[in-house]
Amino acid sequence: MPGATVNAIPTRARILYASAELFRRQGYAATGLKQIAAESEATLGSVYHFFPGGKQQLADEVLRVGGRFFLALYETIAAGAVDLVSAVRDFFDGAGQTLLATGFADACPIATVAGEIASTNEVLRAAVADTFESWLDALAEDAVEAGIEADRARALALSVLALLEGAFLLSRSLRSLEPMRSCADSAVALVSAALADSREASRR
Amino acid sequence: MPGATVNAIPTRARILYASAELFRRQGYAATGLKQIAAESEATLGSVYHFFPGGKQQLADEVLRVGGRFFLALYETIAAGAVDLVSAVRDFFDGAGQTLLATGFADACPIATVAGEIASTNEVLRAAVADTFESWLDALAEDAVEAGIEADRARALALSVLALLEGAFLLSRSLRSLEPMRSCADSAVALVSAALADSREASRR
DNA sequence: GTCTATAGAGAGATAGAC
DNA sequence: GTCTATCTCTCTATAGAC
Repeated sequence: MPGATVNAIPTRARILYASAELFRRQGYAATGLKQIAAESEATLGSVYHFFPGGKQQLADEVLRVGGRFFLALYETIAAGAVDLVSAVRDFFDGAGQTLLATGFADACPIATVAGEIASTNEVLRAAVADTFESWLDALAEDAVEAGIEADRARALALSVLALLEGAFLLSRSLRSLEPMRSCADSAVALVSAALADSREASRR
Repeated sequence: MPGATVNAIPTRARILYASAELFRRQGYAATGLKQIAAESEATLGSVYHFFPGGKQQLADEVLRVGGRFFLALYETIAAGAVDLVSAVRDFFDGAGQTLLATGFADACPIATVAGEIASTNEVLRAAVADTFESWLDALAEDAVEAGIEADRARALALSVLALLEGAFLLSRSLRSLEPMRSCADSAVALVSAALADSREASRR
C-alpha cells in the first residue's frame, strides 16, 4: 500500500472517542456536534455520514461502547486480583488515580449523561439501563463465584456500584479524593461482611 | 388591602421553584430560560429583572436554596427518628417514595446539575460543593452525637451520601426502587457497624 | 467519504414602552 | 415590576459539490 498512512485512526472511531470524552465531562445537552467535529478533526458532514440518526444515535453508541470498555476494565482488574475484596479495592483505587490524572474530569463514562436524560429521553435511558445492568451482572457473578448467595450478590453489586457513582460525583464536585477513598473503604467493608456471612451460613 | 390577592406566590419565588424542578430533572444546559419563564408563568423580562446575572445566577441560587431545603428535610426526619439508624432508614424510604410518586423524576435537587458543570463552570461547582459540605456536616454531626469518633463520622457521612446519590442515579436510570432499597440496607449496615465499633471502643 | 454552505429553530441576553 | 420585540449567536440537521 504505497503512500497509505498505516494505523491512522479511522474517522468514525475518532468521532466516537471525542464524543465519549465530551459527553462524560460536559453532558449531552452542553456538547454540540460542531464541537465534536472539531475535537475529532472531522467535519460535520462526516459526523452525519457515520451517524445519520444524528446526536441521539451518536450518544446511544457512545453510551454502549463506553459501557463495554468500562466493563472490560473491571474484568481485567478483577482477573488480576487475588479475591473479590482486592478486585473492588483495586478498581476504586484506579478510579481515584484517573480522577487525579485528569483534574477530576474523567469519572464514570455514562453517569453525567445518565442523570440528564433519565427523565427526558427514553432511547438514551434504555442504553444507560442496559449498560448499568451489564456491570451489575458482572459484579454479582463474581460475588456468587466467591460464595455469596444470588440475591445477596445482586444487592451487594447495587450498593458497590452506587458507592462508586456517588464517589465519582462527590469527588468531582469537591475536587478531592476523600470521598473516593471513604467509599472504597465502605465498599470493601460491605463485600467483606457479605463474604463473612456466606462463610458462616455454609458452616451450618 | 381591598382587591389584593392574599397569599399569591411572588414572581421571584415562582421562578426559583420552576427552575429548581426543571434543573433537577433535565439539567442545566437542557433547560432554557424561556421554558423557565413559561413554567413559572412569568415573562423573560421578569426573569432578568430578578436575576440580572442571567442563567448562571439563577442556577447558583437554585442550587443553594434547594440544598438548604433538602438539608431541612433531613433535619426534620432526623428529629423525628429515635436514633441515627432510623433517621437514615427513614430518609432513604422518603427518597424512594418521592421517586415513585414523581415517576422517577425528582431525586437529588442538585445532582444532575452537579455532574454537568463539575468540570466546566467553577461558580456553579462551588455552589454544589458548599451544598454537599453542608449536608456532610449535618450527617457527621449527628454521627458524632451518637458516639462515633469525628474522623469516622466524616467518612461515614461521605459513604452514606454517596450511597444515596448512587441510588438516585441507578433508580432513575433503571426505573426501579430496587437500587434505593439495597442502598438503604447498606447505609443502615454501615451506620450500625460504626455505632458497634464506637461502643466497643468506649468499653475498653 | 469529505467538505462547505445554509436552512430553520431556539438559545441567552438586552432595550424600552407601559 | 411586567411585558414585547429584537439582537446576535449557536444549535441540529440537510443539500449538494467534489
